[in-house]
Amino acid sequence: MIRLSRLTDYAVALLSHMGTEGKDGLWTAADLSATSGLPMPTVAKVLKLLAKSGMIAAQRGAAGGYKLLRAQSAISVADIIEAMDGPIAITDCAEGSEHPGCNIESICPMSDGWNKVNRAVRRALEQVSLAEMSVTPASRAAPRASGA
Amino acid sequence: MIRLSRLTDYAVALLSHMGTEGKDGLWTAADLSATSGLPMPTVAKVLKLLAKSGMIAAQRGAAGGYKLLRAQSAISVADIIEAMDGPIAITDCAEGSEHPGCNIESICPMSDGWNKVNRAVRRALEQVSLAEMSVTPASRAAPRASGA
DNA sequence: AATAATCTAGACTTATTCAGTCCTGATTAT
DNA sequence: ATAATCAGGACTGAATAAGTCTAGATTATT
Repeated sequence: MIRLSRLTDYAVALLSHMGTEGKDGLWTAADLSATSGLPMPTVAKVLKLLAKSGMIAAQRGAAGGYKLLRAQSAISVADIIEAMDGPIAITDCAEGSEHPGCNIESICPMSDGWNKVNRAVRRALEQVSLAEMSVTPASRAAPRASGA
Repeated sequence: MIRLSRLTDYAVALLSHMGTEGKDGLWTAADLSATSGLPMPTVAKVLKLLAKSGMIAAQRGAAGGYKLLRAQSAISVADIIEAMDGPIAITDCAEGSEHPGCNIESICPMSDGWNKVNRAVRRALEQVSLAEMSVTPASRAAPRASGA
């Protein structure tokens, strides 16, 4: 079942926390580990990837930390997934791939079709922002319009 | 990277073959193994799952086989994925799940957000039909409008 | 200048998941 | 009765991801 990596899940949680501005907007890996409850090494890994992709800025040295570079509404789920797991591709046989596992002649002709699917999924993912995913304590406590 | 299982890939290929009507519309697992080049046990596994989900009908006994129940245009990629891998859910923390791996308090509140994503992806997948993915030899040889 | 705190980079180990295979049983045409 | 075919499920091995750890680079503070 088409599933995204747990790292991506963590990334969303962490980025969400960073948006709360509790620390002047500057968070160390240790801060976020404590706040999120995730183990420190894991948090560090996620943060590194996020920084590498330019979504957050890293300040080295003592009194350093990470800070959000864009507004939560300007970060899409697709951005986060790509930062964590690389390009969004549902199949090996996708554009920009060497499709190394594709040794079955009769399947390869499908790739055009799968690219269509890949793009549809990507578009769906681009249209959900981090802001939409971050549920603030206030909104969570409030009554909801409909189930789920 | 959000990826679908290889079984699903096979399923699309197999269903595509079954649409060619070469065998009166009735195909044995052996037939399809030969036609597709996929190993027999694997083909059998895929076919079983497809039959279970009601997408194809199974005829038991000698001179039995499988046949397509719906038109290719009436089968969506979402249908096939669900038949192969179960419900389309990007994360563990999705509706209809026991979210067993979710032991981190601070992440669980995200589930509403992920469900939003799940639905977006599902909708995207529902809008691509098997017919659109099945590239006939003729259309493949024909010049294409634009790249990819 | 020395120290401590913090990020950077990458290797490594372990756990989880998936692909693929096989076996046994049920059904049905000849 | 026999042979062909699907049904169901267990099992093994390989691929992938998660998570951890160690060593190195950078920077504020003393």
